[in-house]
Parts: sequence; structure tokens; C-alpha cells
Amino acid sequence: MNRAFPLHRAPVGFGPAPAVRRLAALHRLDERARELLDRAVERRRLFPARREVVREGQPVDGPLLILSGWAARVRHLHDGRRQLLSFLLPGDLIGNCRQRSAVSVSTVVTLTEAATCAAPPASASPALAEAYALSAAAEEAQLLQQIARLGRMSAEERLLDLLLEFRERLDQAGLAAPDGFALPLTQETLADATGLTSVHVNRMLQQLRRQGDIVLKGSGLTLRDVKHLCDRVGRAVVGG
Amino acid sequence: MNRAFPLHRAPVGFGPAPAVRRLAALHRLDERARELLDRAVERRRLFPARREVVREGQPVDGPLLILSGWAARVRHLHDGRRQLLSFLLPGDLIGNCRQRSAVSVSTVVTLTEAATCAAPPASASPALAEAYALSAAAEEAQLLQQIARLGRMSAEERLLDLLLEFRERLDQAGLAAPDGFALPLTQETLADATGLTSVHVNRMLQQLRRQGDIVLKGSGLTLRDVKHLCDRVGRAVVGG
DNA sequence: CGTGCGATTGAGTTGGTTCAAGGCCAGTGG
DNA sequence: CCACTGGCCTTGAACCAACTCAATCGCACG
Repeated sequence: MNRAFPLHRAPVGFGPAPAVRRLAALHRLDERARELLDRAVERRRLFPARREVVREGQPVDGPLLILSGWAARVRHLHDGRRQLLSFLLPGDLIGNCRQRSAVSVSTVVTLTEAATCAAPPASASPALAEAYALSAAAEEAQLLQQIARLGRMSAEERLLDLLLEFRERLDQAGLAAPDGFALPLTQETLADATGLTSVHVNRMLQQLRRQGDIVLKGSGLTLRDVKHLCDRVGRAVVGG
Repeated sequence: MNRAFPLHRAPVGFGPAPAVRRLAALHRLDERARELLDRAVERRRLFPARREVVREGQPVDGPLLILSGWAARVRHLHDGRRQLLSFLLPGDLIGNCRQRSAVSVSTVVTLTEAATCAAPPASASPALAEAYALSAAAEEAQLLQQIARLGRMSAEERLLDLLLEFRERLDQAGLAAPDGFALPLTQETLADATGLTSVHVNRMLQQLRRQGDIVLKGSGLTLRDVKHLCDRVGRAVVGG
């Protein structure tokens, strides 16, 4: 599973860490903000894949920042069914926006091995505060899109739309090429995110491949015509 | 359509306005907070049913408070499919939590005739600020639940869970009896919320009636055994 | 007495699931 | 060096929950 140079941790061009890059993409970060981040990043905490980072209903002492790897907010139904609520990528915050509530509203699990650190307090930098606010807004937009996906899209559309969301978000962190990125998820995980079965995810991915919409090589995903694919699911073409 | 005394606007026991009652249910409101609300409520604005209150991408000048009636956040897909993202009931806020973004992230439409007013600024009262924060947290929890519903529940479960959410929320505003409430929605609207077709919503409601789970008389809904129904969908039993 | 919206019903279809059996491959231990 | 194991991906066949299409009913309203 560990290759010498995991694709999903390899910045396309080197430069600031992906998490910093993503926050800077949301709002211009001044020296102070970057310094705070650099300092916070030193106290990183590593998690193996499939580990719970925070559990629903448990107290949390402050927002966390994802530095590397993929994680997800997840909800479990009483009978074992599982639904991924949203994905957390480098530069995303866990437990942003709910200021005083000391309790997590959802469980967060890592999907790959991942690193986090405590997010520097917004109060220490206006630029950072602004980036956090925009991050919270983006997160809400993603939740709304997830609802529209699950409620009204076909299986093929759900997958396409989700992949396009990944591209857009990874691009902010400098983790995507214009037409592709590393997708270190199992089909089972994609199924839990799209409300499908892994069997059907498999068939839909095959269909997308046959149609020439995507190319999958190992964990490397290429989108063959981003603009056209965005049109197909009614999504704004962004970045890349 | 207008009866002399619409059920959904009739407080079960009289007292403070439903919106105030709901905010007070979230956090104890002091005199100052109540006074601010009373003053804001005087400048109410009325909307007929099926009217857009704010449109996605349009500027908004500040958060609104729902005083009466039902509204919903909605998303339209490019080909006309429609998905309700969340419901807005008396005491709910529109455009809370996204402090500086002057642009709405989703369209809001009234489902019944409804009244709103500008929400008094949180900065004017700590108690109010706290209530707003808890309202935002509740709203997020509802979005997450909506995702779980659409992704992993059967048609029957989706409807039951949604009805139980309505009961819990209307109860906070004093608009629900322990076992029922007025449900002024068309089956088409329920379909847009649950990701189903109106035909199937109809059949599922009939099934719930046949099973003795619910009673529907006009717009009056009775839930026959709330505790048991909550268990069936894995939902915490609250209020009532 | 129409008119129109919403609820209801029936019959046929289909998108997605379920169940079950391989296949592929990286890691492990002999 | 190879056999064995465990994840994950892939495939086939049968099934079913939910959809589509289309007609009818009921009722409030003008």
C-alpha cells in the first residue's frame, strides 16, 4: 500500500504544504497567518488509515486542520448501514464554525493515512479568520451539493459529480493536475459516499471508462474532458 | 386553502410567538433579547406560498427570522429536477452563520404563506448570539441527517424520519401536540425533500396509514407511537 | 358548472440491489 | 522461491424497490 512516493501526497509543483496552499487559495494569507500555520504544523499528529479521529458526541478541544491524507465525516445507522457525509482533504478544518459547542456533531474517520494538527486560533489573525470563514462556507456548499447528488442524481451522475468535486478541491491544495489526481479510495468508500452499493459503483466506473470519460490506472484518475463532464452534471467549471 | 384558523399557525397553548418560543427553547432568553425580538417582529414581511424569498447567488443584507409558515432551501438541477435541502420553520434563521458572505448559498422558497423579519443582530445580545449559534448547530445536524436519509434509508424510513424531525422541531416552537401537528405540504413537496416521486410518496403514506403508524386527516398528522417510530428509524426520542 | 390542482390507482418498466463466485495482487511466512 | 492469505475488484443472474406513464377522482374556488 505504501509506495515510495504516494501520489496523493505529492504536490504537483513543490511549494507550500498542501494545507497552507488550500487556505491561501481561499483568502490571501499574510506573513503572520503563514507563521502561525508553520508553527502549528510542527505539532502534527499522524493517523493510520481507517482510524477514528473524533467520535460523534465526544468532546473536542478545538478545530483541527488536515495536513495530508483523506478523511471523512461519517454517520452510522442503527443497523450498520454507513453514509459518508463529506470528505475532508488537506487544508480542510474539522470542527470549524461550531464555536462553543464542545461536542462533535459527527464522527470523523481517516480513509488513508493522514496527518492533522490543531488549527491556529482565528482570533490570532484576521486573514486566517477570513480563510476559516470561507472554508466553512465552502463546507456548507459541499453538504448542500451532497444532498442534491443523493436526492436527485443517477448513479453515474453521482460519481461524476463527486469526482469533479474532488478535482476542484484537490486543485486548491495543489494536489491535482488540470485533468486528474490520485484517488486513494476503495469502491466501497465511494459507495458509502454516493449512497450506492460497491458492486454498482464498480459497474458505473466501468461504464465511465468505456465511454472514455475517465481513465483509472491504479489510484491515478484522469478526467478526459473536464468542461464537458461539468456540463453533463450541471456543475460550474472551476480551476485547473 | 385559507381556513379561518390555519392549523399550522395555531399555537397549541397560547403564549409567546412561535419563533420566539423556539429560540427560547434553544437558549434561555433574557429581557433584552425578548425586547429586541419583539421590536424586530413588528417589521414583519409577508410572503404568499411558493414565493422565492432569496435566490442563490443573490446578495442578502442580513439574516432573516421565520415568524410563521413553512419555507425551504431548494436546489434546482440544470434539467429541472428539484431537491429540497432543508425545511425552514418558525424560529429558524435564513443566512445565519455565514457572517460576511453577502451572497446566499441557496435559494429559499416559501411552501405556505409565511412571514419573516430581519433577525436582530447577535452583537446586541449575548443570549441571542448563543441562541443563534445553537440554531446554526441544529441546522447543520439537520443537513447531515438529510444526507443520511437520502443516502441510506428506504422510502418508508425517509418519510418517517422526516415526519419525526418535523414533530421535534415544531414542538420547540409550540406548534406540535405530543403526537401530531399540522403538515401543510403537498406530496409533491415531500417527494422533492425525500428524493422520491410524488406517486411513491403517496403509496408510502398509504402504507404507513394501513400499518397504523400515522393518521392523516386533511393537513392534520398524528403519529401513533412516537417512541416506537423513533426506534424504527434509529432516531433519538426528543421532546413532546 | 367548469377549471385546476392535488391525491389516488393500475400496469408495465428499470435502475440499482443482492447473492455468490471468481480473479488479481501485495504482503507474509515457510 | 513459492504457497497462502486477505483485501479489493470484477462478473453473472435473479430480484425488487422505486419510477414512468396515464387515467381517474375529489374538492375548493371562481
